[in-house]
Amino acid sequence: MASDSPPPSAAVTARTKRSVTLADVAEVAGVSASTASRALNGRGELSDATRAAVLEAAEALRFQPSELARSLRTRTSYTVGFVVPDVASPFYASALKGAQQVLEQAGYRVMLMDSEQEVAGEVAALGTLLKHQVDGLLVSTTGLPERTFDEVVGRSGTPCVFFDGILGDAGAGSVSLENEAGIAELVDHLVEHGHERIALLAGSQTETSGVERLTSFRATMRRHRLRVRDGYERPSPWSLDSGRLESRTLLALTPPPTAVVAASVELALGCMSACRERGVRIPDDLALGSFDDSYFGELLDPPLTSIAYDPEEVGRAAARLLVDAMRDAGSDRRELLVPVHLVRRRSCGCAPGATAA
Amino acid sequence: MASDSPPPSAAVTARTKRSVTLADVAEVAGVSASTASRALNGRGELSDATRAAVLEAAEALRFQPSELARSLRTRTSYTVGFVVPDVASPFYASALKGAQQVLEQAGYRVMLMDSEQEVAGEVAALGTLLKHQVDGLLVSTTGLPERTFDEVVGRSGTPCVFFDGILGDAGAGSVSLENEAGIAELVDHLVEHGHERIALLAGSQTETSGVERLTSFRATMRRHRLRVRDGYERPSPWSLDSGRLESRTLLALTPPPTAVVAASVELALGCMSACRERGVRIPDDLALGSFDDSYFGELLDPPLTSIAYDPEEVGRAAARLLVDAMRDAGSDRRELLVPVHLVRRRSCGCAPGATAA
DNA sequence: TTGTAAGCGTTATCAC
DNA sequence: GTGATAACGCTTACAA
Repeated sequence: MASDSPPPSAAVTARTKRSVTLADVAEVAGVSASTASRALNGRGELSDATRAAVLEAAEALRFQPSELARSLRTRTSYTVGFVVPDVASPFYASALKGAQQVLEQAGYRVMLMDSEQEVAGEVAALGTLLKHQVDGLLVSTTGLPERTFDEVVGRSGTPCVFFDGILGDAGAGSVSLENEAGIAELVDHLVEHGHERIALLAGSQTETSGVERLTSFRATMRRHRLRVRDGYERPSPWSLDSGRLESRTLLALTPPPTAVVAASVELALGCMSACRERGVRIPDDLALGSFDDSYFGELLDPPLTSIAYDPEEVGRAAARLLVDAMRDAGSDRRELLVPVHLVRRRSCGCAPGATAA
Repeated sequence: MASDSPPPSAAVTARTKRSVTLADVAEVAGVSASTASRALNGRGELSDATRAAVLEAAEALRFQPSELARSLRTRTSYTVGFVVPDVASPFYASALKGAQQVLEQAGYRVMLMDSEQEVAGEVAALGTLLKHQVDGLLVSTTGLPERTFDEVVGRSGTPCVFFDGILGDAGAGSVSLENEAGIAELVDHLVEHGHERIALLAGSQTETSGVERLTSFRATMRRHRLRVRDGYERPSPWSLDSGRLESRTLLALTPPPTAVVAASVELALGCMSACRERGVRIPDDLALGSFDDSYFGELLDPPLTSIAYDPEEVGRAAARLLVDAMRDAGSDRRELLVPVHLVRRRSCGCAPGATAA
């Protein structure tokens, strides 16, 4: 046998499965449970002596208060639920990180649920979260009907902040990207390059972000007095595969577009892939601009012109709104917009190195 | 003034949104709380009549049992803690998704913590999770010392499965990628292309994945009777920026390497970026191969040869191990390896279209 | 300043 | 079969 195995801890002898409770601390400190509680939480007035005794006992026993019991008693779990269509997607993962940061700081824990892009999944997720008595909800919805939302979480009174996938004016607030502005910038820029036959890979129309981007596309084209030709608007899921599929269709149109705006980076990559298959050169044969910038945008072939923003800020902003709402139920509803900006690279037709306006 | 303005929240609104409790259900059904509990949980024998009555009452009242109370009483929270260095990283986000899937299926919820790549963060996260009485832990560590781990979670007896960032033989099991095999394949392939001066962007050496990749690099070079020149091994953080930095150094060496193996895709992108700055052509002047495949690997300039695998499977496998451990504390420790394979593209020097062995 | 007692909403162990 | 009753571990009036 190992000669120097760790000494069977003399202090904590019994490998007590049962964790040490407040009562244990109280007993060791020679006070009542309530006093111990007060000492630990800094509530009420106690003599310095007893406070010290309790703290010492707690330390010695390595006391960890049960958040479960505490939550049950105080009716606050310091936990918030986070619901997204797909955690593995870079955007949601980043938003999650941002949210988690500010929530952590504010003393909240996050319980995560993935709706798998289905309304049923969302409903289930919200139900579960509510049963766990979360103090608040951060959700990006994939087309949850408003009355369903009201039915499921509305009556619970749990504050809910939406982000990216918004639900009308429901909940305690919302955070979106500047979808309109972003698409407008993209279209404007392609028009500057002289394009008139511009198409849109529109993304999912069950999500507000997709809807807003499509709407803005139409409005901006109209503003330029450009007509959107038949089949030039391609709604689809947000995936690279759909982007490729829709782009093939676009390229087969007569006349084909001379420029494409992709409502997301996945869609843009799909378009690039389709062009490669068909031998269509970007930007010479087809100009391309995309919503969502990525850290590899510069290294693509060609480098991708896109709308950049800070995805973590979306999560942070939403979390801040939620924390406010949880602390003060009366705080009024706020709608925030996270700013975006155009990053010019080669795919739109800009010359290499052209990054200034 | 608005006639139905929200009631002025008196500091903390007293109008308790008290949810319906088991007692309420019992009362409506005309039975005792214990009977109601049994009916709802399908435990014990009851008459069909009462069971129906309880179910109906619960339905009518839209009763949602408090998981908090249930957990407190049963000493099981059906919650597992998930700790990673960086949720926003594609790999961890995917692993999270995979884990979440199987945990959800098994009836568990996941509470998420981001250690921000710091040991202190990890310790804090584990502590918090334990206070919340999680039933299990899924963690990817950034160099947590084993004795710290034992101190923090060891004595709690909470089962813990490590993945990607492993901790010796601690915990109830572990899941890693085939790091050795992956790097070996990469080196073998570059050697096939005739390279001898091969360098490694080694990644972080505080994580087991980084360490294993470096070790395998050395072993494989030795197997080929190739020597690793001074300065050809570049440990660094896992970021694109570090990749660029280290690659600049590599390119400035005399003689410079003719091929680079990157231990992660971020590192590879950094290398591509550095090459672009310097006018070094890939693969003509420098061949490049990378651990981690990405969905955009094909669209890079040039397309990136890399080691592919299913990141979600890492999470799924780890979750399965954990579920087993939570159900059966006696189950013995298992170490799993998730398979990887080489995807040949242009960056290593393979001809366009060459994907077969 | 400190202790007693009453819960928070469940489930488990008894009796009946 | 079903119902009291006692926990689970904590907080908080209310007493003392």
